[in-house]
Amino acid sequence: MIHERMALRLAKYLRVLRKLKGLGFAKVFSNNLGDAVGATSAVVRKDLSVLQISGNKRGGYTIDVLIERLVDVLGKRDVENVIIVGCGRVGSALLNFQEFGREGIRVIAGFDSDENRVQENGHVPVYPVSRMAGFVEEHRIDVGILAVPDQVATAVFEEMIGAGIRGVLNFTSVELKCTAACIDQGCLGECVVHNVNIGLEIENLFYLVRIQRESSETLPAQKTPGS
Amino acid sequence: MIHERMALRLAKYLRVLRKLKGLGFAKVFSNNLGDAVGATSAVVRKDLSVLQISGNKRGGYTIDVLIERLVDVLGKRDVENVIIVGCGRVGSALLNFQEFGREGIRVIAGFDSDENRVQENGHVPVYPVSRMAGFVEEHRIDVGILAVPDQVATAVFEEMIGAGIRGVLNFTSVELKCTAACIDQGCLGECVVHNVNIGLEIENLFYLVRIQRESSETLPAQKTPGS
DNA sequence: TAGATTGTTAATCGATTAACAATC
DNA sequence: TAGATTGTTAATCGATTAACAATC
Repeated sequence: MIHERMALRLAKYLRVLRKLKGLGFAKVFSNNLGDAVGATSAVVRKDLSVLQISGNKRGGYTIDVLIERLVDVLGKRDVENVIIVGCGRVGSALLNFQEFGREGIRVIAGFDSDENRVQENGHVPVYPVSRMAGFVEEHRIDVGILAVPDQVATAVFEEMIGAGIRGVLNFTSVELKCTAACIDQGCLGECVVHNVNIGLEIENLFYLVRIQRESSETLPAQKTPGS
Repeated sequence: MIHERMALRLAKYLRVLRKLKGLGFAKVFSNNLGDAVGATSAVVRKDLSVLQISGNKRGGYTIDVLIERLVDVLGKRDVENVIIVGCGRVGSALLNFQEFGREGIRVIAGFDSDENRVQENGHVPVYPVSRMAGFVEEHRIDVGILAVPDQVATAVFEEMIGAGIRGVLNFTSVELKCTAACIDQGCLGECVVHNVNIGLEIENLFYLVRIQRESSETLPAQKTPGS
């Protein structure tokens, strides 16, 4: 019923709605909400109708009602704990990522195999990676960020899944999936991996800019007459 | 003909193929390539046939042929220059991002409004943001990374577009698009913005893990009989 | 030959868009 | 009332998947 792209939009709606509420607004139109998240008003209305939220034909939607329902549907907790595995440049930047706090995400620990990076008394403690599995089990961590070198990505990933993590944000450029090793350890393939690959995004932007340039050279200066 | 998701896959193929070549391989099957990028073999063959690359019915595809054609199709340069606008935590982490170098991406400058962050003699120089437009024009920069605070995101974005940038990797949580201000400055709406929102990705992972947990509780322990 | 792999076409699936009726 | 907005259905669009013929 709720597919993945839709779930992403719902999370965006929730963020915007909380801001609007903070500014004192009480009502919102599908129009506004769409603009704020980069969707059309039709998509917004469709999404909301799937959630069985209805608005007023003239007055739009009540922000409080939307927020309440979205929190419920998304199962949003007040605080969501994550760990970071691999505290090199990328990992340690994320350790101190301000935005997380604002969105209710708390990094409760980092892990690294290099003892020079271990720092158990920091604002966010960094432990030896050998203690990761125990920590995950003890604190029942569901989601982790993987930011280790590519060479060890698969091994560390399997360790995370083995310890009970079921959602991984993957900053390596290795394609991860639940293998036999994971399944042996009790994960029946039901884990989620999302990839963040900034280099790839940049390459893709160069490509898209290039083809856009080329196509606008071919059919030049199209202006709608009369607008 | 080449849609966006496909273009992303093509860039992934290229990366994998270069690695394989580096390891001494000469041939590859659609099967292998698919595994390495998280796609099915059918998708790989479809993609390659769109590019009019053909393989041998039994022996797979020739890596050199694939690389050459992909470099051509993607218009991949040896070095692609980008700038980073906003050198706070996120921006400065990216200033030193190792992976960029490996993929032929070079950060040639950073810009910031805080003079404490300006550092014109660094490994990668950081200039006052007031010099950004001139720099972009002079060096004909096509792609930039936007990592400023949300409050100024739209204004800085418009400045980037005005200066001639046509592809933006957006690390703010503001929805950016070419507005009248951009179009006035010569961009006919033909700019590309990609968003990277790590907080949103994490939230989404929590949601996906939760619904997967719930659904596996409802229909318990499904094992294919006989496997 | 038998087996494996490519390559293409048609079928399916899923999401967005368009259109418009309902109604505040 | 007129105008604006919601809400739903059908049409469209686009990508993936399935199936299978071709052939090395």
